[in-house]
Order: sequence, then C-alpha cells, then structure tokens
Amino acid sequence: MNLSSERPSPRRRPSPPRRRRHGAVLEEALLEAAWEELLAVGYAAFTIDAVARRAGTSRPVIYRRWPHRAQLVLATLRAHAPSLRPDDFPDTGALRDDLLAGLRLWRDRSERIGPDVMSGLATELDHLPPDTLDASLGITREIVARAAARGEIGPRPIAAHVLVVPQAVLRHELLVRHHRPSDAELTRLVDDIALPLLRHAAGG
Amino acid sequence: MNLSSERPSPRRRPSPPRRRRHGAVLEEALLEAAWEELLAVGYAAFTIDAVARRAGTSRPVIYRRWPHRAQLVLATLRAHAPSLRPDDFPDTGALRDDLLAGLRLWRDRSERIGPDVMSGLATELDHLPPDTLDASLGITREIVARAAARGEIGPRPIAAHVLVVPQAVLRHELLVRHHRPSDAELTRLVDDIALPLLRHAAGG
DNA sequence: CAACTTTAGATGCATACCGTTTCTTGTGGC
DNA sequence: GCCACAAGAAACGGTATGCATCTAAAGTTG
Repeated sequence: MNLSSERPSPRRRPSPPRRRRHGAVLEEALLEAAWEELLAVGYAAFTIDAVARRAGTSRPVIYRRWPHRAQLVLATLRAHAPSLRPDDFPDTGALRDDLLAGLRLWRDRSERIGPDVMSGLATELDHLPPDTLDASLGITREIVARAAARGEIGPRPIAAHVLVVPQAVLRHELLVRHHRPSDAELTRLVDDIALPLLRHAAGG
Repeated sequence: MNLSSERPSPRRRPSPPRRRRHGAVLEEALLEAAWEELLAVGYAAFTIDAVARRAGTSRPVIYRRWPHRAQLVLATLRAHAPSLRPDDFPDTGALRDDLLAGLRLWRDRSERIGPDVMSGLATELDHLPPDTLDASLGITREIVARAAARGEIGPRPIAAHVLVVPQAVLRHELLVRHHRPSDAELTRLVDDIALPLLRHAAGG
C-alpha cells in the first residue's frame, strides 16, 4: 500500500532510547509485570495492554510468547506461585492435625493467588491444567497413607473421588462462594466431613 | 455544540416504523432476547450489543434498566431459570433415591444454564446473590427430614455445612473442573459421600 | 382531544482492548 | 565487524463499552 511517498522517515523516538532487553531477562520482566498487574487489578480487569505498559514494552512482545491471556496468567502463576509440594506438609503425627494443616496451607495459598484468578482461569480454559488442581490429591493421599501406617484408620485404599472431597469443599467455598473459611470452619470441615468420610472409606 | 445549521432534519427512518414497545412488554422482550443470546453464545461472548440487536432495539434501552452485563444476566436467570422448588423433588420413599434424584435434577438444570454462565457470574460479581446458591440447602434439608421421619437415619439435626456437601461437590465438579458427572458418578457421590456423611451426622 | 410527560429507539462520540502486521534498529552470536 | 534475530514502536481494523443527544411515539392528564 504505502509503497512510495508519504512517509519521509521520521518514526520518531519519543524519549530516552531505553536499553533493550532480551531473552530470559525480558521474559522475567514480563512475568513480573504480569504478576504485579494480577495482584493489582485481579483477573477480570487483567489486560495484555496493561502488562505491556507496566513492563515498558509493547503487546507484540507478549503475543510472541503467549497466545492468550489465560496462557500468560498460567505462566505467571507457575513462575510466582509454585504448587505446594508434599514436603510442605509436615507430618504432625496425627491425621486430624495433618488434615487441618494441609487445608490451612491450601487456603492461604489460594488467598495469595486470589479466588478470582482461579475462577477466571477455570472459566476461560476448557480444562485447568491438571497440575493446577490435582497436586492436592497426591497430598491427601500421602496424608492418609501416613495415618494408615500409624494404624489410625483402616488399610482399605480410598477412591479418588472420596479423597478429593475436603479440597473440593474448600475450593467450592473459595471459588464459588467467594468466602474465606476461618480456622474454626476448617476445623469443622475436618471433624464433621473429612474424618468421618475417610474413616468410613478406609474401614475400621 | 451543533446548535444551529448542519442538520436539516432527516434522521432517516431505516425500515418499517416498528410498533414501539413499552414497559413490561419491552422488558420481557429484552430478557427473552438476553436469554436466547445466553443460550446461543454463552457467558464469555455475551454482549449488550448483541442483546440489543436481537431484541431489535438499541443499547441505551438496556442500560436504562441494568447497569452492568452481570446484572442483566442475573435478571435473565431469575426470569428464565427459577430456582428448583421442593415439590420438584418427588418423595421416592428412600433417602438414597431421593438424593440421587435431587442431584440428577440439579445437574441437569445446571447444564441448561451452562457452567460458564455461573462461573462467569461468580467471577464478575463480588458475591453471587445467596438465592442463586442456597435454595438447594433447603431441599437437602427437606430430603433428610423425610428420611428421619421414616426412621432411615437418626433424628439429630444436621449442620448446614454438612448438608451442603453433596451439592458443593457436584458444583465443584461442574464449575471448577468443568466436568459433567455421569449417572454412575452421581451414584458414587451418593453412596460413598452423601450417605455416610448424613448417617454419621444424624446418628444411628 | 389537545397539551404534556415520559421514554423508546436511533445515532454519534470518546475510549479501551484485541490480535496482527509492518517497520526500524539495537543486540547478541559468530 | 557483519548478520540474523527480535525488541519495540506504530498503525490498522475490528469489537465493545458507556454516555450524550435528539426524535418522535406512546401513555397520561386536564
């Protein structure tokens, strides 16, 4: 189109030439900006534009790396909120305390990330990548295995759909009800729901 | 601004003068259009623009009534997806069947509305209005009361946070996991989770 | 039924974000 | 020091938002 005339050359340079970042350095800066933006405005108001501005760059730089808003957010979470690992959960020596500690840890982590982020992701992605949700399953399994080894509960293996109940209820509370359970509520969750269920499923 | 000249008067009339709707008639037409749009494109792609077009009117007419997209959607849901009422749940004569029927009904209703609508609303509103969620509590309570009257379970009153577990798990499955439980899965939910919990809480 | 009030519906405007393309030029690799 | 790559700037065409302005049609009142 604009083949010939009409554009002398200016392509003006607005301000200081800004040292140009590259590779890992740039990527880190982008994720850092995205993280700050996420914390600042939440998921609903999170825009690629704003991240680019905050990082002092332009949209194409972001689009070259992540195709969607959701992907960028996911990458940001992975960089700044690594999944809880089994050894984050100390063995307290009692099933009840293990469960309680686990749920508390889990709640607090969710708080940092913000329910609306998880909720927004869940809305926009067809499936949340398994590691975002299912790490917790392994942890409950571990906690239960310890209890079984101690003889606190029966030895029967427990089906996944049962193991997952405590987290499902907690997550429901956080993501759907938008409510942060107090310690007292978590205790009731353990005493009235988790323990009866696990005991019943594990036998004896 | 354009005080004097510059606009003879045309303000063209594009097509047939269209009988002009008012008040309740118009409002109903708007909600109807919104409902169709919601079913057609889902929450994420739901726009005020499209609703106005579908209703054969213009955006201001909608904005005069509802300030936000979320509010319009809420009004639409209230108009077109009334909460399930206790008498939608037949008394099958057995707790297990009552629960199963209830969950199935509930799942199917959620399917009509679409997980993405609930999920989107949950993301955009600070709190879902309680009546969107909590009607179901009364229903479980009713089902349990019937069972207690039949002597199927003990007479101890059951705390709300326990009563709510089956729906919480189902809703978690639908809204967070984006998974529609099969009948078989619902059966496991009843047998492995709901019944043990309710029996334990109700005593005997 | 005429005057008046309300408001539906059309239109325009400023703003924002999207996703992409084009272009220049700084930078790191060789 | 040269070259390929990509950062960063800019613009484009699109869609949506929320608001303001104007008209004329409907409903209301005397």
